[in-house]
Amino acid sequence: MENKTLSQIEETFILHWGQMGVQWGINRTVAQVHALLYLSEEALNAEQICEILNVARSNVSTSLKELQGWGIVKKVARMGDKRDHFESLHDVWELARIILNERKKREIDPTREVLQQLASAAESDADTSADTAKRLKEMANFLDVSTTWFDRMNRMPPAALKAFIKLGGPGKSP
Amino acid sequence: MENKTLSQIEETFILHWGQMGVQWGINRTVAQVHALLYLSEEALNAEQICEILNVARSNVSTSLKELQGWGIVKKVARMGDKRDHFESLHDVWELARIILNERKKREIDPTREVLQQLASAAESDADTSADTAKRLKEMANFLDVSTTWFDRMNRMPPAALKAFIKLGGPGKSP
DNA sequence: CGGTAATTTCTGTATATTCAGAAATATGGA
DNA sequence: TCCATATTTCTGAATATACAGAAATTACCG
Repeated sequence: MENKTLSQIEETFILHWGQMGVQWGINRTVAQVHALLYLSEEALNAEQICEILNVARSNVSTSLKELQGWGIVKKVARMGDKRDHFESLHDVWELARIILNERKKREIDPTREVLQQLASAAESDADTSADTAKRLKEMANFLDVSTTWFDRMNRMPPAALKAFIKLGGPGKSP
Repeated sequence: MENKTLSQIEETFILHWGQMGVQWGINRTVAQVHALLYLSEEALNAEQICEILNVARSNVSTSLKELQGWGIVKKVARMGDKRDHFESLHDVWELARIILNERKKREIDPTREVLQQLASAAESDADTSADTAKRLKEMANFLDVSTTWFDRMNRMPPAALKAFIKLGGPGKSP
Protein backbone atom coordinates (compact mmCIF):
# COMPACT_ATOMS: atom_id res chain seq x y z
CA MET A 1 0.00 0.00 0.00
CA GLU A 2 2.16 2.79 -1.23
CA ASN A 3 1.68 6.39 -0.33
CA LYS A 4 0.52 8.18 -3.42
CA THR A 5 1.74 11.74 -3.08
CA LEU A 6 0.09 14.88 -4.36
CA SER A 7 1.48 17.23 -6.95
CA GLN A 8 1.85 20.85 -5.91
CA ILE A 9 -1.18 21.76 -7.95
CA GLU A 10 -3.35 19.07 -6.44
CA GLU A 11 -2.30 20.11 -2.98
CA THR A 12 -3.09 23.75 -3.65
CA PHE A 13 -6.52 22.86 -4.93
CA ILE A 14 -7.33 20.70 -1.94
CA LEU A 15 -6.17 23.29 0.56
CA HIS A 16 -8.08 26.03 -1.20
CA TRP A 17 -11.21 23.93 -1.32
CA GLY A 18 -10.89 23.34 2.40
CA GLN A 19 -10.65 27.07 3.09
CA MET A 20 -13.60 27.72 0.87
CA GLY A 21 -15.63 25.12 2.72
CA VAL A 22 -15.00 26.78 6.06
CA GLN A 23 -16.32 30.07 4.73
CA TRP A 24 -19.52 28.32 3.78
CA GLY A 25 -19.92 26.57 7.10
CA ILE A 26 -18.52 23.23 6.00
CA ASN A 27 -15.94 21.38 8.04
CA ARG A 28 -12.50 21.84 6.56
CA THR A 29 -11.58 18.16 6.56
CA VAL A 30 -14.88 17.24 4.96
CA ALA A 31 -14.18 19.69 2.16
CA GLN A 32 -10.63 18.45 1.73
CA VAL A 33 -11.65 14.82 1.56
CA HIS A 34 -14.18 15.76 -1.03
CA ALA A 35 -11.62 17.70 -3.04
CA LEU A 36 -9.24 14.76 -2.97
CA LEU A 37 -11.85 12.28 -4.11
CA TYR A 38 -13.07 14.67 -6.76
CA LEU A 39 -9.60 14.81 -8.27
CA SER A 40 -8.84 11.16 -7.83
CA GLU A 41 -9.53 8.94 -10.79
CA GLU A 42 -9.71 5.78 -8.78
CA ALA A 43 -11.54 5.14 -5.52
CA LEU A 44 -9.48 5.47 -2.33
CA ASN A 45 -9.80 3.76 1.01
CA ALA A 46 -9.90 5.59 4.33
CA GLU A 47 -6.30 4.74 5.11
CA GLN A 48 -5.01 6.29 1.92
CA ILE A 49 -7.01 9.41 2.52
CA CYS A 50 -5.48 9.83 5.99
CA GLU A 51 -2.00 9.51 4.66
CA ILE A 52 -2.45 11.84 1.75
CA LEU A 53 -4.19 14.56 3.72
CA ASN A 54 -2.34 14.05 6.99
CA VAL A 55 -5.46 14.01 9.10
CA ALA A 56 -6.56 11.59 11.77
CA ARG A 57 -8.24 8.39 10.80
CA SER A 58 -11.28 9.34 12.87
CA ASN A 59 -11.71 12.57 11.01
CA VAL A 60 -11.65 10.77 7.72
CA SER A 61 -14.25 8.36 8.96
CA THR A 62 -16.56 11.14 10.06
CA SER A 63 -15.99 13.12 6.89
CA LEU A 64 -16.73 10.18 4.64
CA LYS A 65 -19.91 9.50 6.54
CA GLU A 66 -20.95 13.12 6.07
CA LEU A 67 -20.14 13.13 2.36
CA GLN A 68 -22.08 9.92 1.89
CA GLY A 69 -24.98 11.49 3.74
CA TRP A 70 -24.98 14.21 1.15
CA GLY A 71 -24.90 11.66 -1.60
CA ILE A 72 -21.81 13.02 -3.32
CA VAL A 73 -19.50 10.20 -2.25
CA LYS A 74 -20.21 6.52 -2.54
CA LYS A 75 -18.65 3.33 -1.26
CA VAL A 76 -17.34 1.00 -3.88
CA ALA A 77 -16.14 -2.53 -3.30
CA ARG A 78 -12.92 -3.90 -4.74
CA MET A 79 -12.24 -7.52 -5.51
CA GLY A 80 -10.01 -9.12 -2.94
CA ASP A 81 -10.01 -6.14 -0.63
CA LYS A 82 -12.09 -6.03 2.47
CA ARG A 83 -11.75 -2.35 2.99
CA ASP A 84 -14.30 0.07 1.72
CA HIS A 85 -13.18 2.35 -1.05
CA PHE A 86 -14.73 5.69 -1.77
CA GLU A 87 -15.28 7.70 -4.88
CA SER A 88 -16.83 11.08 -5.56
CA LEU A 89 -19.26 12.11 -8.17
CA HIS A 90 -17.22 13.67 -10.92
CA ASP A 91 -19.87 15.59 -12.80
CA VAL A 92 -19.58 19.16 -11.52
CA TRP A 93 -23.10 20.11 -12.51
CA GLU A 94 -24.55 17.16 -10.72
CA LEU A 95 -22.37 17.91 -7.72
CA ALA A 96 -23.57 21.48 -7.53
CA ARG A 97 -27.15 20.43 -7.95
CA ILE A 98 -26.95 17.92 -5.14
CA ILE A 99 -25.09 20.18 -2.76
CA LEU A 100 -27.47 23.08 -3.24
CA ASN A 101 -30.44 20.82 -2.89
CA GLU A 102 -29.17 19.20 0.28
CA ARG A 103 -28.45 22.52 1.90
CA LYS A 104 -31.88 23.70 0.94
CA LYS A 105 -33.49 20.61 2.45
CA ARG A 106 -31.52 20.82 5.66
CA GLU A 107 -31.37 24.52 6.27
CA ILE A 108 -33.76 26.53 4.16
CA ASP A 109 -36.80 24.30 4.35
CA PRO A 110 -36.86 24.14 8.15
CA THR A 111 -36.34 27.90 8.29
CA ARG A 112 -39.17 28.37 5.87
CA GLU A 113 -41.49 26.38 8.06
CA VAL A 114 -40.50 28.26 11.19
CA LEU A 115 -41.01 31.54 9.39
CA GLN A 116 -44.40 30.59 8.11
CA GLN A 117 -45.51 29.71 11.61
CA LEU A 118 -44.04 32.87 13.07
CA ALA A 119 -45.55 35.00 10.34
CA SER A 120 -49.02 33.65 10.86
CA ALA A 121 -48.72 33.71 14.65
CA ALA A 122 -47.52 37.31 14.50
CA GLU A 123 -50.70 38.47 12.82
CA SER A 124 -52.81 37.79 15.85
CA ASP A 125 -50.20 38.40 18.52
CA ALA A 126 -50.83 41.45 20.66
CA ASP A 127 -47.16 41.74 21.63
CA THR A 128 -45.98 41.89 18.04
CA SER A 129 -46.39 45.02 15.96
CA ALA A 130 -48.24 44.96 12.69
CA ASP A 131 -45.05 46.11 11.10
CA THR A 132 -43.05 43.15 12.35
CA ALA A 133 -45.82 40.85 11.24
CA LYS A 134 -45.63 42.35 7.77
CA ARG A 135 -41.91 41.86 7.51
CA LEU A 136 -42.07 38.28 8.71
CA LYS A 137 -44.69 37.61 6.12
CA GLU A 138 -42.59 39.14 3.38
CA MET A 139 -39.62 37.05 4.34
CA ALA A 140 -41.70 33.88 4.53
CA ASN A 141 -43.16 34.65 1.16
CA PHE A 142 -39.77 35.28 -0.36
CA LEU A 143 -38.46 31.94 0.83
CA ASP A 144 -41.54 30.28 -0.55
CA VAL A 145 -41.23 31.79 -3.99
CA SER A 146 -37.53 31.25 -4.31
CA THR A 147 -37.52 27.66 -3.12
CA THR A 148 -40.37 26.83 -5.43
CA TRP A 149 -38.32 28.26 -8.27
CA PHE A 150 -35.27 26.31 -7.15
CA ASP A 151 -37.23 23.08 -6.99
CA ARG A 152 -38.37 23.61 -10.52
CA MET A 153 -34.83 24.18 -11.74
CA ASN A 154 -33.75 21.17 -9.80
CA ARG A 155 -36.25 18.92 -11.47
CA MET A 156 -34.94 19.70 -14.92
CA PRO A 157 -32.86 17.00 -16.60
CA PRO A 158 -29.17 17.81 -16.13
CA ALA A 159 -28.53 18.51 -19.79
CA ALA A 160 -31.49 20.85 -20.01
CA LEU A 161 -30.44 22.70 -16.89
CA LYS A 162 -26.94 23.08 -18.21
CA ALA A 163 -28.21 24.40 -21.51
CA PHE A 164 -30.55 26.77 -19.76
CA ILE A 165 -27.79 28.27 -17.61
CA LYS A 166 -25.39 28.55 -20.49
CA LEU A 167 -27.99 30.28 -22.54
CA GLY A 168 -28.33 32.86 -19.85
CA GLY A 169 -31.84 32.41 -18.57
CA PRO A 170 -34.03 35.41 -19.18
CA GLY A 171 -32.55 36.24 -22.53
CA LYS A 172 -29.05 37.32 -23.09
CA SER A 173 -27.86 40.85 -22.66
CA PRO A 174 -25.60 42.69 -25.11
CA MET B 1 -33.69 55.69 26.74
CA GLU B 2 -36.05 52.89 27.55
CA ASN B 3 -35.33 49.30 26.79
CA LYS B 4 -37.68 48.23 24.05
CA THR B 5 -38.29 44.55 24.66
CA LEU B 6 -38.92 41.91 22.07
CA SER B 7 -42.05 39.88 21.69
CA GLN B 8 -41.64 36.13 21.87
CA ILE B 9 -42.08 35.92 18.14
CA GLU B 10 -39.47 38.54 17.38
CA GLU B 11 -37.03 36.85 19.70
CA THR B 12 -37.59 33.47 18.09
CA PHE B 13 -37.00 34.91 14.65
CA ILE B 14 -33.79 36.64 15.67
CA LEU B 15 -32.40 33.56 17.40
CA HIS B 16 -33.28 31.37 14.46
CA TRP B 17 -31.71 33.78 12.02
CA GLY B 18 -28.55 33.74 14.09
CA GLN B 19 -28.41 29.94 13.99
CA MET B 20 -29.01 29.98 10.29
CA GLY B 21 -26.20 32.44 9.80
CA VAL B 22 -23.72 30.21 11.60
CA GLN B 23 -24.59 27.32 9.30
CA TRP B 24 -23.72 29.53 6.36
CA GLY B 25 -20.49 30.75 7.82
CA ILE B 26 -21.78 34.08 9.09
CA ASN B 27 -21.01 35.32 12.57
CA ARG B 28 -23.97 34.72 14.85
CA THR B 29 -24.08 38.23 16.26
CA VAL B 30 -23.86 39.75 12.81
CA ALA B 31 -26.86 37.71 11.74
CA GLN B 32 -28.81 38.60 14.87
CA VAL B 33 -28.15 42.31 14.52
CA HIS B 34 -29.31 42.08 10.96
CA ALA B 35 -32.45 40.21 11.94
CA LEU B 36 -33.27 42.81 14.57
CA LEU B 37 -32.80 45.73 12.20
CA TYR B 38 -34.76 43.95 9.52
CA LEU B 39 -37.74 43.67 11.83
CA SER B 40 -37.42 47.10 13.33
CA GLU B 41 -39.49 49.81 11.78
CA GLU B 42 -37.36 52.63 13.08
CA ALA B 43 -33.61 52.89 13.07
CA LEU B 44 -31.82 51.84 16.27
CA ASN B 45 -28.60 53.05 17.81
CA ALA B 46 -25.80 50.76 18.90
CA GLU B 47 -26.73 51.07 22.55
CA GLN B 48 -30.26 49.88 21.97
CA ILE B 49 -29.03 46.95 19.95
CA CYS B 50 -26.74 45.83 22.77
CA GLU B 51 -29.53 45.96 25.28
CA ILE B 52 -32.06 44.17 23.17
CA LEU B 53 -29.74 41.39 22.05
CA ASN B 54 -27.66 41.18 25.21
CA VAL B 55 -24.34 41.21 23.45
CA ALA B 56 -21.22 43.23 24.08
CA ARG B 57 -21.06 46.76 22.81
CA SER B 58 -17.90 46.01 20.85
CA ASN B 59 -19.56 43.11 19.12
CA VAL B 60 -22.40 45.31 18.02
CA SER B 61 -19.93 47.83 16.71
CA THR B 62 -18.08 45.19 14.70
CA SER B 63 -21.29 43.65 13.43
CA LEU B 64 -22.69 46.97 12.29
CA LYS B 65 -19.51 47.71 10.45
CA GLU B 66 -19.66 44.35 8.73
CA LEU B 67 -23.29 44.80 7.74
CA GLN B 68 -22.53 48.24 6.37
CA GLY B 69 -19.66 46.74 4.42
CA TRP B 70 -22.15 44.45 2.77
CA GLY B 71 -24.37 47.38 2.02
CA ILE B 72 -27.46 45.97 3.72
CA VAL B 73 -27.40 48.31 6.72
CA LYS B 74 -27.04 52.06 6.61
CA LYS B 75 -26.41 54.82 9.11
CA VAL B 76 -29.15 57.35 9.48
CA ALA B 77 -28.99 60.60 11.42
CA ARG B 78 -31.71 61.73 13.79
CA MET B 79 -32.51 65.30 14.66
CA GLY B 80 -31.18 66.30 18.03
CA ASP B 81 -29.38 63.01 18.59
CA LYS B 82 -25.67 62.74 18.16
CA ARG B 83 -25.60 59.00 18.09
CA ASP B 84 -25.66 57.10 14.86
CA HIS B 85 -28.77 55.13 14.17
CA PHE B 86 -28.90 52.14 11.90
CA GLU B 87 -31.50 50.70 9.64
CA SER B 88 -31.61 47.67 7.41
CA LEU B 89 -32.81 47.36 3.88
CA HIS B 90 -36.32 46.05 4.10
CA ASP B 91 -36.84 44.76 0.61
CA VAL B 92 -36.19 41.02 0.85
CA TRP B 93 -35.45 40.63 -2.84
CA GLU B 94 -32.93 43.37 -2.78
CA LEU B 95 -31.42 41.92 0.38
CA ALA B 96 -31.01 38.51 -1.18
CA ARG B 97 -29.56 39.97 -4.32
CA ILE B 98 -26.97 41.98 -2.44
CA ILE B 99 -25.98 39.17 -0.10
CA LEU B 100 -25.54 36.64 -2.88
CA ASN B 101 -23.59 39.11 -4.94
CA GLU B 102 -21.28 40.05 -2.10
CA ARG B 103 -20.53 36.45 -1.28
CA LYS B 104 -19.83 35.79 -4.90
CA LYS B 105 -17.44 38.73 -5.10
CA ARG B 106 -15.60 37.81 -1.94
CA GLU B 107 -15.50 34.04 -2.12
CA ILE B 108 -16.39 32.64 -5.50
CA ASP B 109 -14.54 35.10 -7.71
CA PRO B 110 -11.17 34.61 -5.99
CA THR B 111 -11.68 30.85 -6.09
CA ARG B 112 -12.49 31.03 -9.75
CA GLU B 113 -9.26 32.84 -10.44
CA VAL B 114 -7.19 30.38 -8.47
CA LEU B 115 -8.86 27.51 -10.25
CA GLN B 116 -8.26 28.97 -13.65
CA GLN B 117 -4.60 29.32 -12.89
CA LEU B 118 -4.34 25.84 -11.45
CA ALA B 119 -6.23 24.35 -14.36
CA SER B 120 -3.98 25.91 -16.95
CA ALA B 121 -0.83 25.15 -14.96
CA ALA B 122 -1.92 21.55 -14.56
CA GLU B 123 -2.00 21.01 -18.31
CA SER B 124 1.72 21.34 -18.66
CA ASP B 125 2.75 20.05 -15.25
CA ALA B 126 4.59 16.73 -15.33
CA ASP B 127 3.65 15.93 -11.72
CA THR B 128 -0.05 16.28 -12.35
CA SER B 129 -1.99 13.59 -14.16
CA ALA B 130 -3.96 14.41 -17.26
CA ASP B 131 -6.99 13.23 -15.37
CA THR B 132 -6.54 15.73 -12.60
CA ALA B 133 -5.94 18.45 -15.14
CA LYS B 134 -9.21 17.56 -16.80
CA ARG B 135 -11.16 17.74 -13.59
CA LEU B 136 -9.64 21.06 -12.60
CA LYS B 137 -10.57 22.41 -15.97
CA GLU B 138 -14.13 21.18 -15.64
CA MET B 139 -14.49 22.80 -12.25
CA ALA B 140 -13.00 26.07 -13.48
CA ASN B 141 -15.33 26.04 -16.43
CA PHE B 142 -18.33 25.34 -14.27
CA LEU B 143 -17.57 28.32 -12.03
CA ASP B 144 -17.13 30.47 -15.08
CA VAL B 145 -20.42 29.55 -16.64
CA SER B 146 -22.42 29.77 -13.47
CA THR B 147 -21.03 33.08 -12.32
CA THR B 148 -21.60 34.56 -15.74
CA TRP B 149 -25.18 33.44 -15.49
CA PHE B 150 -25.48 34.86 -12.01
CA ASP B 151 -24.10 38.20 -13.09
CA ARG B 152 -26.66 38.38 -15.81
CA MET B 153 -29.49 37.66 -13.40
CA ASN B 154 -28.04 40.20 -11.05
CA ARG B 155 -28.08 42.93 -13.64
CA MET B 156 -31.80 42.61 -14.22
CA PRO B 157 -33.99 45.32 -12.74
CA PRO B 158 -35.45 44.08 -9.43
CA ALA B 159 -39.00 43.94 -10.69
CA ALA B 160 -37.99 41.97 -13.75
CA LEU B 161 -35.96 39.53 -11.70
CA LYS B 162 -38.83 39.04 -9.33
CA ALA B 163 -41.21 38.41 -12.17
CA PHE B 164 -38.79 36.03 -13.80
CA ILE B 165 -38.39 33.95 -10.66
CA LYS B 166 -42.08 33.90 -9.95
CA LEU B 167 -42.79 32.80 -13.45
CA GLY B 168 -40.56 29.82 -12.95
CA GLY B 169 -37.68 30.45 -15.28
CA PRO B 170 -37.38 27.83 -17.95
CA GLY B 171 -41.10 27.46 -18.39
CA LYS B 172 -43.42 26.12 -15.82
CA SER B 173 -44.01 22.47 -15.22
CA PRO B 174 -47.43 20.87 -14.85
C1' DC C 1 -10.05 75.72 21.03
C1' DG C 2 -11.43 72.81 25.25
C1' DG C 3 -14.68 69.54 27.21
C1' DT C 4 -17.93 65.91 26.77
C1' DA C 5 -20.06 62.00 24.86
C1' DA C 6 -20.10 58.49 21.24
C1' DT C 7 -17.74 55.18 18.89
C1' DT C 8 -14.14 52.15 17.46
C1' DT C 9 -10.05 49.43 18.24
C1' DC C 10 -7.20 46.79 21.22
C1' DT C 11 -6.10 43.22 24.68
C1' DG C 12 -6.48 39.60 27.93
C1' DT C 13 -9.72 36.12 29.33
C1' DA C 14 -13.53 32.92 29.07
C1' DT C 15 -16.14 29.81 26.34
C1' DA C 16 -17.09 26.78 22.66
C1' DT C 17 -15.70 24.12 18.80
C1' DT C 18 -12.63 21.08 16.40
C1' DC C 19 -9.31 17.86 16.20
C1' DA C 20 -6.08 13.75 16.70
C1' DG C 21 -5.16 9.73 18.86
C1' DA C 22 -6.63 5.91 21.98
C1' DA C 23 -9.85 2.75 23.23
C1' DA C 24 -14.02 0.18 22.15
C1' DT C 25 -16.98 -2.00 18.95
C1' DA C 26 -18.30 -4.22 14.80
C1' DT C 27 -17.35 -6.97 10.67
C1' DG C 28 -15.63 -10.63 7.84
C1' DG C 29 -13.02 -14.67 6.90
C1' DA C 30 -10.67 -18.96 8.37
C1' DT D 1 -15.30 -19.48 17.60
C1' DC D 2 -11.17 -16.89 17.03
C1' DC D 3 -8.27 -13.60 14.79
C1' DA D 4 -7.36 -9.70 11.99
C1' DT D 5 -8.81 -5.56 10.28
C1' DA D 6 -12.04 -1.85 9.62
C1' DT D 7 -14.89 1.51 11.78
C1' DT D 8 -16.97 4.27 15.30
C1' DT D 9 -17.03 6.45 19.79
C1' DC D 10 -14.73 8.71 23.56
C1' DT D 11 -11.41 12.12 25.69
C1' DG D 12 -7.80 15.49 26.46
C1' DA D 13 -5.49 19.04 23.83
C1' DA D 14 -5.36 22.58 20.31
C1' DT D 15 -7.72 26.06 18.01
C1' DA D 16 -10.97 29.50 17.15
C1' DT D 17 -14.56 32.53 18.69
C1' DA D 18 -16.98 35.73 21.83
C1' DC D 19 -16.72 38.70 25.44
C1' DA D 20 -15.91 42.81 28.54
C1' DG D 21 -13.42 46.53 29.82
C1' DA D 22 -9.66 49.89 28.79
C1' DA D 23 -7.55 52.93 25.70
C1' DA D 24 -7.70 55.64 21.64
C1' DT D 25 -10.09 58.10 18.30
C1' DT D 26 -13.69 60.80 16.43
C1' DA D 27 -17.47 64.12 16.36
C1' DC D 28 -20.05 67.78 18.39
C1' DC D 29 -21.19 71.91 21.01
C1' DG D 30 -20.39 75.91 23.64
